[in-house]
Amino acid sequence: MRAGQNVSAERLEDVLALLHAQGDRVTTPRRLLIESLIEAGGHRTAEELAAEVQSRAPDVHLSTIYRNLEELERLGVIEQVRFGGGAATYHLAAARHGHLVCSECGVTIEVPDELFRPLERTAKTRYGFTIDPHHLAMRGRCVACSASEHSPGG
Amino acid sequence: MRAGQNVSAERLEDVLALLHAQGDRVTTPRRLLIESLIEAGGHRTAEELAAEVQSRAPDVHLSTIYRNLEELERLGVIEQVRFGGGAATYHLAAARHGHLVCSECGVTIEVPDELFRPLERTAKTRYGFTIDPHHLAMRGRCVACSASEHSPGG
DNA sequence: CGTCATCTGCGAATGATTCGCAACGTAGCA
DNA sequence: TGCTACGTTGCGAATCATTCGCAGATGACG
Ligand SMILES: [Mn+2]
Ligand SMILES: [Mn+2]
Ligand SMILES: [Zn+2]
Ligand SMILES: [Zn+2]
Repeated sequence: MRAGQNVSAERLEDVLALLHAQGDRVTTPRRLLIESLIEAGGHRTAEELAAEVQSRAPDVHLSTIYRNLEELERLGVIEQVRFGGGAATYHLAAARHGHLVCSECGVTIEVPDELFRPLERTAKTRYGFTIDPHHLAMRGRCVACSASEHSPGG
Repeated sequence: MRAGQNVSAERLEDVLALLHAQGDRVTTPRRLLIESLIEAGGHRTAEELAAEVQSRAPDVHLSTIYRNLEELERLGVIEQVRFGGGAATYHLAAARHGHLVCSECGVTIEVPDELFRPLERTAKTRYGFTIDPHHLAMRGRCVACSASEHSPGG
């Protein structure tokens, strides 16, 4: 049981147990953050999670959110996902998936890891490189934006 | 001839012609930046490019570099590549390729686009999504870091 | 309860990028 | 060879996301 490999902690009690086992303390900000992540379902920025937590404990500071996100990621409970320019987003590692983000309209499509298998295999075979398809999104153009192609002269 | 689709401008004169055709002016900072990008070969941050340009024209400001990088990207002359956390990097669009970045040691492997073809095809078929495999790197673990796996107890 | 290391709130610092604006320089034309 | 128009630059301040330092608060365990 090594940190960063855990995929199955998706209930509050599981995560708290994991924290406890690490010698980490179960504090109010921490518990509220985990609850927010579990309830969230989708991607949330640190700022969004802070707002959620603060609706129940107004004094929790954004820097505390960042510190706890860092620790939860280290434990493998959550995953940080970068979509490109802006703020990083986070979600439960149990809900792992790949991401396609449209550079035009910003829409995000969540796709099963399975889509990345051929790429993962080739990268492994040719370069010995083990791809993690979760941490960054693939950019491109969604079907809608491909259709409305710059009002094609006509 | 639409902006953002140009792949072939790799000589200074080509790029200058492209600028001119757009009504953009050929200024000293701009020309020096393009020269730096051509000479660079690999990935460069705005800061690195600024240093290079400033070695010949000391007063060129970093914000001017950013503004010109933005314009050159818009014209499809260069491509912005984000590796994850830090500063964005840039290189000639003519030298397009994919990127594998080791989360452990930071090493970057440049790979042919061809590696992404299966992924591109599936994304297109299943989601109508056209992937651009250049703008973001794939994270993971390089062969060296996979070998030295956390000093495996024994 | 008491001890003590871990956490937290807070504000300041950092790093990357963007913005506002007045001065400047390029390109087209007289 | 100017003149003009407007794109561009230098500069500093602003913004956005994230990290740090520190003194005081709090959870764990006995
Ligand atoms: Mn996701
Ligand atoms: Mn590259
Ligand atoms: Zn779109
Ligand atoms: Zn490595």
